[in-house]
Amino acid sequence: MDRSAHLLSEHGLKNTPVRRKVLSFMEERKHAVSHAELEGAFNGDADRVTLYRALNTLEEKGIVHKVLGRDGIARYALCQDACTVHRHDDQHLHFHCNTCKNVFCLAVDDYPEVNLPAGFMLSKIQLSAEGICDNCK
Amino acid sequence: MDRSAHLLSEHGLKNTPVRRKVLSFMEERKHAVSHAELEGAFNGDADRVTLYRALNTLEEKGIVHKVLGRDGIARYALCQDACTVHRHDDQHLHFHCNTCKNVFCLAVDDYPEVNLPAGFMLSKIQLSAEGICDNCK
DNA sequence: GTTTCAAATGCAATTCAGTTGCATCTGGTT
DNA sequence: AACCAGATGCAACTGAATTGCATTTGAAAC
Repeated sequence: MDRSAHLLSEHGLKNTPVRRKVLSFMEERKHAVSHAELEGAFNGDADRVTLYRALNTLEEKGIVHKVLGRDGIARYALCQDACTVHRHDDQHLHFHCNTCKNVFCLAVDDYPEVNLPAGFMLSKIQLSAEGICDNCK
Repeated sequence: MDRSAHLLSEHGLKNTPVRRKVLSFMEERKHAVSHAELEGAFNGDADRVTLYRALNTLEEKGIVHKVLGRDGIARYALCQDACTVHRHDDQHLHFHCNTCKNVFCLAVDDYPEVNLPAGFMLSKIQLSAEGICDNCK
C-alpha cells in the first residue's frame, strides 16, 4: 500500500482512485495546488465536483490544509504529521509568488510575540510573505 | 469640506455622494468593511456595481486597502497616511474574528526576521491572527 | 465469492462575489 | 451656461464553489 492509500485508510476514508491521485499529485508538487490545476491533471478522469468534494474531505480529516491565494482562490497542500482532525498545525510561512501566483509552505523558526488590545482573544497567528519564487526569478 | 471630501479631492477623485458616504461609513467602523455591509448601509441609494467600482477606485488611489477575509470575501479599510498610489503601507496586523468574521487592523511593533530558501526573493511579509474579537467575546 | 450499504461519484442546476459593456448623468472646470 | 471626462445605473456575464439527486463502488459482513 502506497503512502496515499495509507493516509486515506488511516483517516477512515475510502481508498478511491480520485483521492489517491489527488494525494500523489500533491506529493509531487512543492507548492499548494488549486482545484483548476488538479482538474487539468485529471484531464477528464474525474468530475470537477468530485474534486471539490475530495479536497474538502481531505481538509476536514486533517490530511491537507487550505490556503487562500492573494487571488482569492483556494489552494491545498499536504499537512505535516502534526495535523489532526482537531487541530491543523499550519505553523509555517505561506509564500505567495507575485508572478506565478503559486503558494509555497516554508518552514519558519520563530514566531513573533503579539500584543492585542483588551478584549481580543488570540487563537493563532500566521505569517505570510510575498515576492518572487525560485522558479520565476 | 469634511474629511471624506478632502481625501477625494486630494487624490484627484470627483467628490460624489457615493464616495463620500463610503468613506464616512468606514471612518465610523473599527473593522474593515465588506461590499455586502456597504450595500446594506446604502439600502438602495447606490447600485451594487457602483459600490464595487468605488471600492476599487479608492484602493487604486491608496485611500483604502483591501484585505481578504478567511471566507474569501474582500474587505476594505482606510489607510494610514503613509499609503500612496505607489505603495500601500499595510504594516499592521489583520485580526480575523472567527465568530463575526470581521477583520480588524491592529498596530504591531516589530516584525520577525524571515529566512527564505535560496532563490526566493522577498518583497514583503504580513502578519495575521485569528481568534475572538472584543465584541464577540 | 456474493451480498450489502454507507460513502463516493457524476451530472445538472444553482449560488454568490465580482466584472464588463454600454447608455445616461453629473461634478467641476472653462 | 456649455462642456466633457469621469461616475453612475442597469443588464448581462464570468468563474469559483456548492447543492440535490440518481447511480456506482469500496470494503466489510456473510
